[in-house]
Amino acid sequence: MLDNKYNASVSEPKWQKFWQDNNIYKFDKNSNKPIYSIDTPPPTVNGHIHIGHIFSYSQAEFIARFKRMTGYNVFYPFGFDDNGLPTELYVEKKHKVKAHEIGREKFRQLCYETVQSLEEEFKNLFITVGNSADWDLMYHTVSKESQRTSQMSFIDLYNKGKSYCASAPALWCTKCRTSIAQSELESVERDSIFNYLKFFIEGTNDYVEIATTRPELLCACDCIFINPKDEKNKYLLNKKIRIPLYNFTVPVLTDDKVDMEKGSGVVMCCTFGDQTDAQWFKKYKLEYKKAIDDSGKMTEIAGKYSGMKVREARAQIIEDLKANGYMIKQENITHQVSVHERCGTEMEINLKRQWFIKTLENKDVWKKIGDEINWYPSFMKSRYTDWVDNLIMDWCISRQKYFGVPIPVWYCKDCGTPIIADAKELPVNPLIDKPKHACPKCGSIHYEPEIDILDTWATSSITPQINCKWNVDDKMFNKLFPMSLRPNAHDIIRTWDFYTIVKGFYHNDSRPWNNIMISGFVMADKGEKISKSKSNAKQSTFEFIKQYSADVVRYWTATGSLGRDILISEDVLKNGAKLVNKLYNAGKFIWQFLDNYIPKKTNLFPMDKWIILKYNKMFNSFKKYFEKYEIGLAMNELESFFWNFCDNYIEISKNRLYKPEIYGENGKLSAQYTCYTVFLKMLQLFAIYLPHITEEIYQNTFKNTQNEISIHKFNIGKIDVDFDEKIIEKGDAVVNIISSVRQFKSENKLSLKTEIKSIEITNEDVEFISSCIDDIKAVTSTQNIKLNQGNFDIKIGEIISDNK
RNA sequence: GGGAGAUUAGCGCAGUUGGUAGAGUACCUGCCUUACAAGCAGAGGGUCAUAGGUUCGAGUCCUAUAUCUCCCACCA
Repeated sequence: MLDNKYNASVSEPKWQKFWQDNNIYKFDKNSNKPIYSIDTPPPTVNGHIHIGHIFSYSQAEFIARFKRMTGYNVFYPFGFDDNGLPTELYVEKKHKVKAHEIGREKFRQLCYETVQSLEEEFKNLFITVGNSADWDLMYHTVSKESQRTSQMSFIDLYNKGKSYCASAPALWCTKCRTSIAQSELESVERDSIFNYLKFFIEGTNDYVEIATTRPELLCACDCIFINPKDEKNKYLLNKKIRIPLYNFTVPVLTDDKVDMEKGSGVVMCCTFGDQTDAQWFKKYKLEYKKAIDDSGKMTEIAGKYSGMKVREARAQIIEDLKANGYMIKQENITHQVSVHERCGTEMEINLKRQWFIKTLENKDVWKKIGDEINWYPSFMKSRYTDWVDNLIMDWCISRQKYFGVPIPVWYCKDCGTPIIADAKELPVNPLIDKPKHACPKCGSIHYEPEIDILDTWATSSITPQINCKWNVDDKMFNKLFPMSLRPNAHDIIRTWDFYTIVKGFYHNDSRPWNNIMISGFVMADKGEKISKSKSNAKQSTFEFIKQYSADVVRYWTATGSLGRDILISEDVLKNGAKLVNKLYNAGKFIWQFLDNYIPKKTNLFPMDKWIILKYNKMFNSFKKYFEKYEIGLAMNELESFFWNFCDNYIEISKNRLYKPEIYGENGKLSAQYTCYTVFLKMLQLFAIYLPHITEEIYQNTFKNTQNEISIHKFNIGKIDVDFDEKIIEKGDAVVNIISSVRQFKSENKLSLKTEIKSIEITNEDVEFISSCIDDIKAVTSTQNIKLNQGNFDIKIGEIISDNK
């Protein structure tokens, strides 16, 4: 029996422990069932889990439960992305230290410790919301195993010629002091000044006007570009241009990329002002003039500005340009600039030895694989293809940081050739370990270690390989790869999804997953994304759970449409609370009549057949929506069925349950069978969304007459029937009659239990109405019903009693 | 500038292949009905953003336009 009141704060932890203790969600290695595998996003360990995570993760979690309950052996690992820059930045902030100041080893140790306590907190929170991951399959991107696989990936790419080491222009963050990848950039609008400067033509008093927002880079100017079709400025070719204030001269070159309409149609090329400069640098093999050092200060070539920060130098040089008559005019503009997404620092370009993975040369392949994968919702695919189309740089994977997977490489001291670690000795730390062989090129045994580490995405992009045991357990790998589902929010399509596709192709010549499911964001308010930096999450997830229970929070996460952003809504949370309450009450009610009931088939009354068929119909659309990953729409179907079950079916059948002496023992048996069967089936569907309340009900009621240890062990499905679907329509007509009587009573301000002496019903199907005439009489409190054949009409007669 | 999504009741949303606009919530009116007042019944409320087009028929398909959101590019 069920207690009078449901107490979520007691029940939820109880069942969470029960599921753990009984391995309810465990992946079965030896099962013959089809496998459904989920490539769970490892949350970045750089702060606290907020409601946005819970939203996104729940969406995938519903799929895991649905698949588990439709006969799949679900492989659902959980992991943490605990290496790399985001974690370093978090640790620096939390402990108020700077990595380069306290030293590599001390800092790494601090990172390890910080990450461990945070992960414990993360894990507990996910357990608290009833996440059904198999916690035995836990992974960490900084673990020995992950490091090994990540370094193996690096070596495999090197051996296949898909990665290279080069001194090539790479994006550089002067605050984080590391290279970054194109995907780590973000555009923000910044105010700036367009400076129109005089560049004198050597040997004349004539000048050409060139506009720039970055006058501090004059010292790094290599040349001037004009468009080859530019008739107006053609005269500049073969002339030398003198650089203002610096007095050196540069040549004039032509390139198609120059926009004749922009500014004066003449551009200066510096190393490096922007990505176009970097492209020209490579294309025309220009000289590298390093004007900005790694920490964002001007170098000695800047002359008097040397040692100044970029912005400081810019302000100063503008003054000097004005004072020396070079400034023609200035324009205030706002423009989009690329900044590092982690810290907001304006991106620079730097030339250093870096490792790259080739992404530009296979754009067609990336798109083809994108086409092979089912995208849910489908429109999110364009985010991916747009990104691939717009790629302009290979993926730079080396980072000048500390806490992460070391690049398994040494360099020959004599000839500079990379000495790659052997696959057998992984994981290695080149700072500690020694190479097992001499330089492959010159045979020298003198080496120096690589001190850089790998981009965190270089490791998280192989979560399928890590989890499926690539090069560890071939049998397992072949069973699990490609994985069934990649779920993530839309912000990491260009990073995590794209890079995983790249790795899957290079390593395994395959797409990494068959389906991808993209969730939206939780907005604090319309148009405002929840973020840690703004700390605009109105309440923490923990507080929501405390106030409403985990089931209710889960309910809210299920109300969103796939791929669409959602607002935190107290209204929706309240709805969820009502639903949980109603479920419990409905369970309590029907179990008054099922206590000693042993389920057995019986001759069913017409309206009992009706609700069973309604259930089956609902189940069809429920399943259809789930197969399209539309969990919210599936829940709508279920929820409205449930309210209909309570408000109409229970009302119709309750008299038979209460009074078998009047309505017959068969009427009671039929209602018992129907309540038992439909409620149990419905409970199983609700278990996907509301795992705790459904378990609570199941354990205290159905468990005695069912074999499964938990509600979550059932296979969901339809109810077997041998009767005609037309009963749905006929039963709906009966509900319609009941509604008419309710309407009459409501309009006349009567209580619903007001007795009516007689009703005259005209209906096309007299036979069906007549077969459930007792139910209609009981639910409408009517003594006599007269039936006529014809178009629907209802006449309500004299009222017998009014309770007022 | 390129691309994607959205626009339906006061609000947040659903509307499958074109066939008379839907539930929830809020508001209003009632009802303590042998589960549930966190409940039940009922009522009102919408030129489906705008303008064209296709069609016997358009919320749905096509073409523009407007507004909002997001992604990407634009630093000369």
